[in-house]
Amino acid sequence: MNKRATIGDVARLAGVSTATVSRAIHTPDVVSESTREAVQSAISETGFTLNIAARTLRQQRANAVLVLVPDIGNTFFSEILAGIEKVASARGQTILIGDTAGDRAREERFLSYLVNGRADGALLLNGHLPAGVRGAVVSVSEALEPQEVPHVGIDNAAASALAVRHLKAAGHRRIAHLSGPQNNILTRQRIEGFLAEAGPDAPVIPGAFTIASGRAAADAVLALDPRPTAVACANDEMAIGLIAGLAAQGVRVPQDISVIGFDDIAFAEATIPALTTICQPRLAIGERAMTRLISAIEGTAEAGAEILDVELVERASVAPPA
Amino acid sequence: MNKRATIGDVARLAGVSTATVSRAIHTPDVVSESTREAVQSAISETGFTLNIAARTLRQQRANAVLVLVPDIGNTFFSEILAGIEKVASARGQTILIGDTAGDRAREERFLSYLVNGRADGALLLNGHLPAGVRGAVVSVSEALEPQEVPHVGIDNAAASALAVRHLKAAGHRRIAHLSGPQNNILTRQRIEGFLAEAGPDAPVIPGAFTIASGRAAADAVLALDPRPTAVACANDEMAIGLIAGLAAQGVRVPQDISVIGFDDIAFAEATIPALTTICQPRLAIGERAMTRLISAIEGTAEAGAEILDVELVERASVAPPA
DNA sequence: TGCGCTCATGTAATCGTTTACATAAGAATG
DNA sequence: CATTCTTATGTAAACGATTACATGAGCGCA
Repeated sequence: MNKRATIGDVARLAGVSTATVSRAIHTPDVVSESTREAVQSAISETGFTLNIAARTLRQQRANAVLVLVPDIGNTFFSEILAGIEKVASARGQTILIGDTAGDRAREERFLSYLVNGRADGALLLNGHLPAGVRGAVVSVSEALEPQEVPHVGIDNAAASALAVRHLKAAGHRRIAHLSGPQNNILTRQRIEGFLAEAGPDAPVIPGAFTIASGRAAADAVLALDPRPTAVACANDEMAIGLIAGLAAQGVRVPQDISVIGFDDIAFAEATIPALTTICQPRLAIGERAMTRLISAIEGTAEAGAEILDVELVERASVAPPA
Repeated sequence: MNKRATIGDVARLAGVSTATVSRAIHTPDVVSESTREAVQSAISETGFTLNIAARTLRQQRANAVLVLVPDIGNTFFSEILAGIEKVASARGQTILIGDTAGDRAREERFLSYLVNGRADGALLLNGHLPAGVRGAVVSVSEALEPQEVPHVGIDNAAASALAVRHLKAAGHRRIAHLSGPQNNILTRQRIEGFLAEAGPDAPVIPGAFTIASGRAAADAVLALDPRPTAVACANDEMAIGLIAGLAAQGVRVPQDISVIGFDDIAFAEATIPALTTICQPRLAIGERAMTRLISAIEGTAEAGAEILDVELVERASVAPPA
């Protein structure tokens, strides 16, 4: 197994210098047609591929970005990732996915990519930015609280209020909110939007964005007095868990209680009943975020938040109250 | 914003050579205690971090591996990934996740990491290896067909047969199989195991491993004559889709038809009814796969397949026939 | 004392690119 | 014909680490 071909091998075969080979590859228009062809055939003959480490070292630029997600198995994030990848590959960027799994140590480990030169910038979907991170950064979906960092996402409060308005339009008056984990910015924003539309005294049940927490919340919902006729959940996983939990107690959705979700994950249309929910433009969010990150890396960044529109998708989990 | 500190800056500050700094970092026991401390404090004073590109270039080793998955949003893969990451971080390896999304061009693009030096080896979860891939490779979950490549996974035929045996034990005699996409090795192996246990003439309905294909298969199931009393699905997504599709036609699971899944994804316990299914040891699969890949990279590989045990998890989607 | 050994450290080559600068050959201009 | 301007290419210095080899100090032993 002979070693990998280097740019020097190509140069020798084509009878030119390594500089010319490099130019033939990256700026083909500055070399003459004949040498360009000679280099091309030498490349294919040797099977040459650029050594990325060497390029990165020389250019002081990795052409790679870190994408930090809290849970990669969550389809919500993977669809944003698809948008990110789309523009990344179009712009010659590699993406390095880091799944923090809610672990600060892992988060730090991935963020070290920024300083050790593995990545030129980072897309943060985890709602958290440790102090002292230098370099190009864009927060996605979950805004960073104190920091002034470019952001791409939706208006969570407005979307949450939209869900409540939908329930009110169906005739509901006693509406509860199943919220996310405390200290999470999405949780706070969605609670805020809920209370604004449902009234400041409407009940808020704590959850954790998980199926299990939704299931567990069934008891809390049924214990409410007066019992709500509808529940607006801060994400779909909890809505699905809640429906299962209610069913286990013989409470039917939507006949006895209506449920609305948030996010429109893939399973939302496959549950029984199919879940009415708020759909975020995930692909577009990913695309815009990556586009802005590249600008930030190239120093042409515009600061500020970019807010995209959501859509309410009606399925079968909401009905008029009994 | 001053530039990043290099090993030379550290050396100057500590009053030693760059070689000594490198040794103090990687082989601390060969430098004297005093210089080790001097280097340490110089490192923290300068905030020095190793430039990965430089190390990779010099060592001709990236200390990174590519993980090729067909769909990263599928929790089945993300849990295997967790196992992979666990041993990767313990062994100082970085993992680069590539989501092929079933696209051969993307697959090629990611596999080029092996030749351009970005990765030292690859874990293939996508069941496909283009010709001419050189280097350390381990196939995971989906065995590669013609190639002789180290493999870690389960015995799909045996697991499929296990599902059928469970249905038979519940009293079912007319059992159908909802299979995956054609030309997929998992599909073939699971069909094989199904037929071995259900009989060579038992009906096999084509699917595509997606929720939508499961839902669509409801018609085909109900059109079967005689109508089956149970359906063994080749994965959970299709099982969940099928249950939804049957419900839409007023057919109840498990009262009218029993359904069993395969994989035990997170949503399997949250569906109504909760899904009885086959659970693969995903974490262990990921751990073993990464361990073997590191061996392969270091040249101490043992070839051959490594088969782990599955477990049947009983929930509520299987009942005796009416 | 002189020899050889160990231990800690330094010197400098090396990995494979990119790119500033130099150069040489024509072409265009006066 | 001398001069300047293009155009295509070559030369060689980076980039920041690792590591084979050299060196020199200190020690033990005959």
